[in-house]
Amino acid sequence: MNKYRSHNCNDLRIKDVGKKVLLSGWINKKRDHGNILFIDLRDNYGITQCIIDKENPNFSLIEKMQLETVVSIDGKVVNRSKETINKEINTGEVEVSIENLKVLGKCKELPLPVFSDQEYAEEIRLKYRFLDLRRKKIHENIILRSEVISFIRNEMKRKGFLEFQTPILTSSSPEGARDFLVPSRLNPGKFYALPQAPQQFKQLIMVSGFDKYFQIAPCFRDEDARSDRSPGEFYQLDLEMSFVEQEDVFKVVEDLMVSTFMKFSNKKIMSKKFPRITYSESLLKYGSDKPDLRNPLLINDITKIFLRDDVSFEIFKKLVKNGSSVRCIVTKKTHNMPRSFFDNIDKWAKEQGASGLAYFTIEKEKNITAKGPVGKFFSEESLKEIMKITDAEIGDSIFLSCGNKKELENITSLARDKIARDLGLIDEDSFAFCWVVDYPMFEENSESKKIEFSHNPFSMPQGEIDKINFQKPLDILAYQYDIVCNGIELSSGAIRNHIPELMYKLFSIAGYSKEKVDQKFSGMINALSYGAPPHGGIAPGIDRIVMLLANEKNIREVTMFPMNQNAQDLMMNAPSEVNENQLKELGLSYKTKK
RNA sequence: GGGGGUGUAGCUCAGUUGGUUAGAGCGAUCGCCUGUCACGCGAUAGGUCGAGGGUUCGAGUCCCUUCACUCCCGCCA
Repeated sequence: MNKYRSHNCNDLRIKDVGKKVLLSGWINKKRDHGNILFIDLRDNYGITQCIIDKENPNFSLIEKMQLETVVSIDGKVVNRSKETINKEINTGEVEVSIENLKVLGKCKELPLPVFSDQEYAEEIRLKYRFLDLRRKKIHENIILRSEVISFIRNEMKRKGFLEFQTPILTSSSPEGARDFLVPSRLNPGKFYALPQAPQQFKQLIMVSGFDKYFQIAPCFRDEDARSDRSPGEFYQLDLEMSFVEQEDVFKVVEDLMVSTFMKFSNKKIMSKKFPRITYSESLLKYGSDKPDLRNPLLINDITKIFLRDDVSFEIFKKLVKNGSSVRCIVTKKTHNMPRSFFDNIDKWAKEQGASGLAYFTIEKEKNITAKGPVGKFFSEESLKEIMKITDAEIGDSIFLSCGNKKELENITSLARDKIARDLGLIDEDSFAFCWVVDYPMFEENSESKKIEFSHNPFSMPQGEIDKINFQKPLDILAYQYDIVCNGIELSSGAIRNHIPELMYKLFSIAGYSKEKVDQKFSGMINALSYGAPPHGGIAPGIDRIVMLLANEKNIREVTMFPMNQNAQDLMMNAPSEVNENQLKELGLSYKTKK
């Protein structure tokens, strides 16, 4: 027998009564009755109650023992009387009567309690992550993460994908996020970059003829953190396929997402065939390219109403004349909502930096009228027109905002979420996936007015190659797509551009000369010149998938050893200073800030 | 880089209009307790009120500066 345990802390049942057993684990909780003492012994698998009475010479030793001490306990399994059965734990019908106990790992006074559902300051949790990870909820989250990754890996293999590793030390690329750089000792003055994603490698794998590739790939981007974005590093299910069109990629990923989410969550999936929404439609109807489709509210453009002579909402009319637009959100059957509901939303909008949200409610006695502060500005005919555009009905309310396109997208997107939450319209018990498709190839930088790649420079533009109008680059769409679930961007992908001439052409529009492309993307462009298959792929974010499945709002809750917002690891003290010799070997010196 | 929130005992928090000796629960220590499972009861210890400066007879509380954590904007092909 193993010297530490014959069973784990989740094993023992009624059938084991009478057996001599050996258990090892942490003291989760003690309940000391003076002459009798209960210990909840915990390991990865569960909890077993152990009991000792004063007759036992170990009694006073155990009485003094710190919680979270690691012990091994040997004793006899006994059944519990009916009144004392604990249905909360799997082993609750039995307990272990302690005969002997050995301390395997002492524990100092705890900086944070392990046995507690309380929330703790992030700082202390991260510093003592090994204690934090013993706590039930996060321990289960991390196990879930492991199971999700195993499941995905198996599914991918089953679908005929090959798993490969790609380099961690690679070259810096000019596009995209800020790189993490690693100085090269053997090549002084030169740097590696950690990969932001294995983008070029996975395309090279396709060129190498492997047909279908995947990897649970670490990705490194030196950008500021958000609640759903770890600073530094995160993981993607990186995948790429040869001889495919967009729909082929969709099929693989839809299957995978549906099976994964069905296996690991009881929430319902709104539509197992994910709706396809074009980028431009998404910005109009949802104000965002990551729409939360659980939210039934839609945005409509009603700018033309303000060109009518029978509408006298002069502030908006003037703005519209100067090029602004008006967009609105309809809420159904809200005519009986209290005034405070509307005013709160208006007030909230002002806090968001908008000039507020005007509103009115459509009513009908003899005629159709609009009630509310700005209702008087609308004629019956104009209201009918609004109802036609927006599908609003009598008893519905309309919130409107006026501004330029960007401002409107911003405020209506936020308002759509805010109003739906106030009205309780979001079904928290569901996953609503969709594909956002037809991204533009290029966009104009709002400051420099330069044309830039809007997403991935390696994406294939849509349309017959010889018919693409390169004179109007902003009109070129790409085979570029995102998966969104509940308003969270899970991944983006594309059918790639495997034609070098076309690649040069597109890069030249974004201001890259042929020489620059050859220099910066030499591996890629060279490879594409030696018989490259048409290919495409996608890279769903593992951390965010697990976050959705674990019903967590913060990515650190599904990350074993996360860094804090300033990209520091408080447990390992990273980043840290290095000694002079290390710098010297690398040929580096640094200037202290100010 | 910018904006918001938070910072009081080991942990989670309360602390009124600026007013006597800064409190509670958990944890720790000591004692009592034979069926608990958030066991119960009693006692004790534990505080640079994030730091620095200012206003004031008097500051945890007001003002300024600064630091840490966090959320958001920018950023994230």
